[in-house]
Amino acid sequence: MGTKQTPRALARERTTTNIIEEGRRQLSESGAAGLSLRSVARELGMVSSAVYRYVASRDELLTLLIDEAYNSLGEAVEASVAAAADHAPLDRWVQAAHAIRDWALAQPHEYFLLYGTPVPGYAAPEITATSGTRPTRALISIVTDAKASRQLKGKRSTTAVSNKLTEDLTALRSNIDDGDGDRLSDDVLLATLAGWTQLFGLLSFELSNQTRGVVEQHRDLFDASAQLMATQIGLAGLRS
Amino acid sequence: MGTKQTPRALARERTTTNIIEEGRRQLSESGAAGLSLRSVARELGMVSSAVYRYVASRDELLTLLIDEAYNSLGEAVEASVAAAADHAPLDRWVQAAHAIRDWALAQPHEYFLLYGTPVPGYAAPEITATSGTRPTRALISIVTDAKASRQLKGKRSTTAVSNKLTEDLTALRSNIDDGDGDRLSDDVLLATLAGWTQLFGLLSFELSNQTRGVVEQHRDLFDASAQLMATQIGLAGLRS
DNA sequence: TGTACATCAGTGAACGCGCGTTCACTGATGTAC
DNA sequence: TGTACATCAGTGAACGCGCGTTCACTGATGTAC
Repeated sequence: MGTKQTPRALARERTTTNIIEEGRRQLSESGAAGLSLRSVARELGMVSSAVYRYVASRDELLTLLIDEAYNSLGEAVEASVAAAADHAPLDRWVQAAHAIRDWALAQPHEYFLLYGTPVPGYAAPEITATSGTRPTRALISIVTDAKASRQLKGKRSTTAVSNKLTEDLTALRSNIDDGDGDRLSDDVLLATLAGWTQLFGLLSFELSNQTRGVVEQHRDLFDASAQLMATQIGLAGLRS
Repeated sequence: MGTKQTPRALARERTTTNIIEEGRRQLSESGAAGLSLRSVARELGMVSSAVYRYVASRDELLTLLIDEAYNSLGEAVEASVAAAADHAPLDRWVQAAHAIRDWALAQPHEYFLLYGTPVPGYAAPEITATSGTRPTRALISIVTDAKASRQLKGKRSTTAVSNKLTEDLTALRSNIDDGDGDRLSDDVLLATLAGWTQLFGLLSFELSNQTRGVVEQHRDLFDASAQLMATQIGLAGLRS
């Protein structure tokens, strides 16, 4: 594709892009609730029914935007992880955390579209299952990389893991592309999950102003808690 | 109030209660987006304009519901903390975490009203500032209690805390009612904040199905990560 | 290169829906003398 | 205890808004011979 595009096909591609762009613009401004096909059409100077030549329904547009947002965040995290490839694992984790935070601060509505209240009556289709795991996979790769390069400190187990949970962790482990087959222990996996959820938990609090009156220096707090969680995982770092 | 209530005043109280109850019912069913004064009126068999005798606007009703939800959750956590008063601090923490989770599972829409995507165009007024901190204060009291009863293990500091963040932590410390004036260290405060945000982060993921395909045993994972975070804070426990 | 037909983008009107909020009103309840 | 006036709950109609989606249509672009 690209060379023998007929004018009509070209126009179609352009319009489709415009619709998605405008949708993203409205999303950034007023959130998922404020997104409507009618207003997208209005802004593009076309009549509302015309949009239906490009998009089957409002939900489909939402799906496209969700997918795009996941990929955008995923790319940002992957880029951070790659750029810090020669840093200590702990630093890579902290930097990746900041990449996520920076992305979220730049487009809070997109963040909440992905990690906030589920949109009522909307069930994310399977398409988003792939892009949806990108940010998380990038985070986890830091841990597997650390393990592979022997920069993952062993931790004495402090928490009791139930049998059933062990099964979950085993399944999770087999989902992780861990290169050498040098697999992560239950403890490390658990700490990684905790670090992952802590990161998004704090970020959601910051963005929804839950920490109002409690914390002013969100960046510093974010940094410190990312370090804490990375240490808990066992990631080696120059800082510690 | 109570004894010489005139019939009219009584009726007014009843109707006000009904409106709030019906609002809560609709909230539980379809979320904040699905809450409308018109449908509340409809369900109560009155005309839509009549509701305005009791509630100034949709936003005011929302505020009432938010306040009620915070108090409901706050009471649940306080009750759990009180009921486990003679348990080890670590167990108290884990139980409080489960109290929060149980509450959230029972009324996910209320949970998201409090901790999900901010309602567009709605700014929570100051009233909710008090009730809004109840759940968190209850959690923190576990840590201060542990400190007071010398069941808080000292931890060697592993994370660098910036000067500015130290100021925040100092301010936070002075907001905490710590009985004996036996104050928490920066490290403990930081770990507590991490534990707090981890808890809500994981819970949000579970409720919005972000962990679909990754985890099945949410209760067990929640339990294990609460233990992990409690240990990180330094809470003593029989389990560890 | 030219014509005949098929495809497709975009139009404009309409359906049916629900919302928040205001306003002049009726009729019942409460209060002061 | 009884009457006169004030308060207040609830009515019904209306304003003005925006939404998703469908449908018969026009006119331009593309394709096959």
